[in-house]
Amino acid sequence: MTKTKTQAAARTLPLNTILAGDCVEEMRKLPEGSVDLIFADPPYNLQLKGTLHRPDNSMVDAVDDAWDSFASFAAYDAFTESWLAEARRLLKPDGAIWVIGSYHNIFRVGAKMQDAGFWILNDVVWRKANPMPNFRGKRLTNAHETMIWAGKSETSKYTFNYEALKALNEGVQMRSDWVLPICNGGERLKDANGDKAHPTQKPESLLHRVLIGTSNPGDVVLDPFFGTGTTGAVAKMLGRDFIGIEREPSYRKVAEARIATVRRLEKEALQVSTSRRAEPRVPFGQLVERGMLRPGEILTSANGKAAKIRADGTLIADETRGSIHQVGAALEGAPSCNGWTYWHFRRDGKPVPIDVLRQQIRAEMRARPS
Amino acid sequence: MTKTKTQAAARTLPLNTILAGDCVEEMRKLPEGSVDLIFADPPYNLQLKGTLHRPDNSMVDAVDDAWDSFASFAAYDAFTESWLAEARRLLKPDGAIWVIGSYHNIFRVGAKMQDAGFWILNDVVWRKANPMPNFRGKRLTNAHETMIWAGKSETSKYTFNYEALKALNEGVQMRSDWVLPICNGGERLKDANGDKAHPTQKPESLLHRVLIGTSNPGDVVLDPFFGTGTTGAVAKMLGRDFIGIEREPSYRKVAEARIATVRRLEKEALQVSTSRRAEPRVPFGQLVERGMLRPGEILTSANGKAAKIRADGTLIADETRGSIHQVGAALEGAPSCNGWTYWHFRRDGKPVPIDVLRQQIRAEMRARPS
DNA sequence: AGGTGGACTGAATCACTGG
DNA sequence: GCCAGTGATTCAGTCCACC
Repeated sequence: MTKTKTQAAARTLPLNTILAGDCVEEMRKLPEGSVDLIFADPPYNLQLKGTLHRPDNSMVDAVDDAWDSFASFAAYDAFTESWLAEARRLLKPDGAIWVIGSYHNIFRVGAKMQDAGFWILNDVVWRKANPMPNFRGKRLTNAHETMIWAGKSETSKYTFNYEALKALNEGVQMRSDWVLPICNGGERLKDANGDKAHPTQKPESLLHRVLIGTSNPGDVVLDPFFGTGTTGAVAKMLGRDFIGIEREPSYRKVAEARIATVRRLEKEALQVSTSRRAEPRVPFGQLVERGMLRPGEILTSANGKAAKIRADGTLIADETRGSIHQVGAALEGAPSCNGWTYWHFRRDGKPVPIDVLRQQIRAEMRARPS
Repeated sequence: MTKTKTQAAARTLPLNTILAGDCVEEMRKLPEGSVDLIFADPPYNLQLKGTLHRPDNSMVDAVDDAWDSFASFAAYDAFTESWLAEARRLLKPDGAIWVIGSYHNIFRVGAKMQDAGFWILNDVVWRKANPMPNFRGKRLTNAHETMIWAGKSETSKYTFNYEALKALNEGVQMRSDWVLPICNGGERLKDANGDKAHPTQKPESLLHRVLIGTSNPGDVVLDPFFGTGTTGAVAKMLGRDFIGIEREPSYRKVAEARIATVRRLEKEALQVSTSRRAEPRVPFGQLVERGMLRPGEILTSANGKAAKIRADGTLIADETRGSIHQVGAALEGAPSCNGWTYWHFRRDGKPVPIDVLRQQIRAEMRARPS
């Protein structure tokens, strides 16, 4: 996939619209490698209605006259294979997918995802704060649903906004279990009769976390089982582009109206915390070249090790010489060492991490981008 | 299966012993329809690649045992099919099975269970109170494992002690997500060198809940992947009979010694490990995810400072960005600041502390406790 | 005895760039 | 594609040494 090809594909994408029709057929019309993220909430009733397609687009003759669980599972598997194959084709090489389901279907779907070449990154449990109780007292309260997050392939460089999710979780790493309330109250869409417009409307909080954590503003997000458009509504709010596919006219109608009322957030609200990894690289030698540190100067570590700076930006200590990282690692007998935080220089008689100097340079770069 | 036949089978069962050998071969020797409950903790097929270091450069002790290594998904599937088939043969018609796994294997196992005719009753999430963090910040903390609870068939009249589980849960219906600590401390078995005797020992609290909830005293409980015998230890304590199967002599030895020290409980029952009850932590980000506050909205302080909410639950004001506490502290030039009482949003034209919203969420949590 | 601080650990599919 | 170099990254809990 060349850049040109990708851009050409993007121009032809039906962004921010809801495609009417069967998701497999509609996905087949879209160009390969054009989507950043997919969120899929496939049906999981095993009494399947309508036609199902295998990956080769042949029809599956679903058995519904006699209850035959094997035939029913086979039909569901064929359906799963076919939509997963199209979904994977549409993803960019570094794209990723989320699929949500319950114990009725998620195991079959997860196995098919692995078979299709998706690389599972996490399974995430949506723990419902207010689930429906089990009235008959014959089982446990079914209080969660399972989401699978997977990269297109094992080598995909998927998007993961680690710091943003950490910020959402009070400064502690986000876990694989998410406690969020189900969708009810004013958020729950109603039809003209006042009945719920869709049986399994997902809460916007769930999509908020998914999109903040695993996509960036401007990304293309596809939802092949669009329903009443939670994915589209949250995507629009968060400055992502969406493509929805939905077969039922009544759902499409509700979704259109819903999304029309959503306002895109302004740019500033969309920016999220980023990790240091995304900052530009600054070679240590630049500190020497700029005169912030002088050749011959001594750097020290917190535990009393010392090394001398050489004119080419390498260090020398005892018998060891090399980069700030290499010398630090050697002195500590460690496999690796972040020299930026390990080494200190003296300012006003106190040891200061050399990382402070790197931060100075980065601040200058932000003020006067080269 | 007649009653006479069942009783005859029971007489020949190797109760409360550990069978040495491959689980499929050993199960073949046992009579069909003779077991009430199976708990299975099969290899997860983790597929780990290189070594992993913590940020402090210490090495993570990975599961690299030969028994967890499979050539391919197909090989793992074949293994799964074969042990599931024997397990199902051994179950009484009203018997049930528990299988535990992680995202690496549980989807494949669950699908094979359905294919074999097992009827899934619940999937249960073991939410680890103290999981290992994600050290590289590349994924979510893998903080849970999944258990599948299934009847031998759709018509099985499985055992479910509804009231006992409700009692274990402070009078509220037991849910499908269980918060329990991992097995460490004194419960974690060590070998002669002081190293862990088994890489994946399960906590007794987990088996306690499983056996209390889905078996009765006197039942026969089979564990085909016995390991160091957590199932046997808890079964003995709770007055169930167990059959263990384990291939590794070292694990069998540890398990024998362990179970020998267990005393059957008389009546002083049920010491379930309970997690500490503190006021639940509510991340500020959750107010944003739930739509109680919107990204882009302005928060104000009593003394006229202002900040804007970002989509990841951080604030931005002038040049400062960070958590509600960090930004508050920065604006005040203070070492710390309680953002919950410092920041206000507007409701009916009046400033209201955001802590009010946190109280709302906590009230909901109290009304529907975990 | 009681409290404190540091070391250690747990089923983990855990990086990316430039030459 | 491979290799070498840089440098980013952790939470809850237990245990032990030491005041």
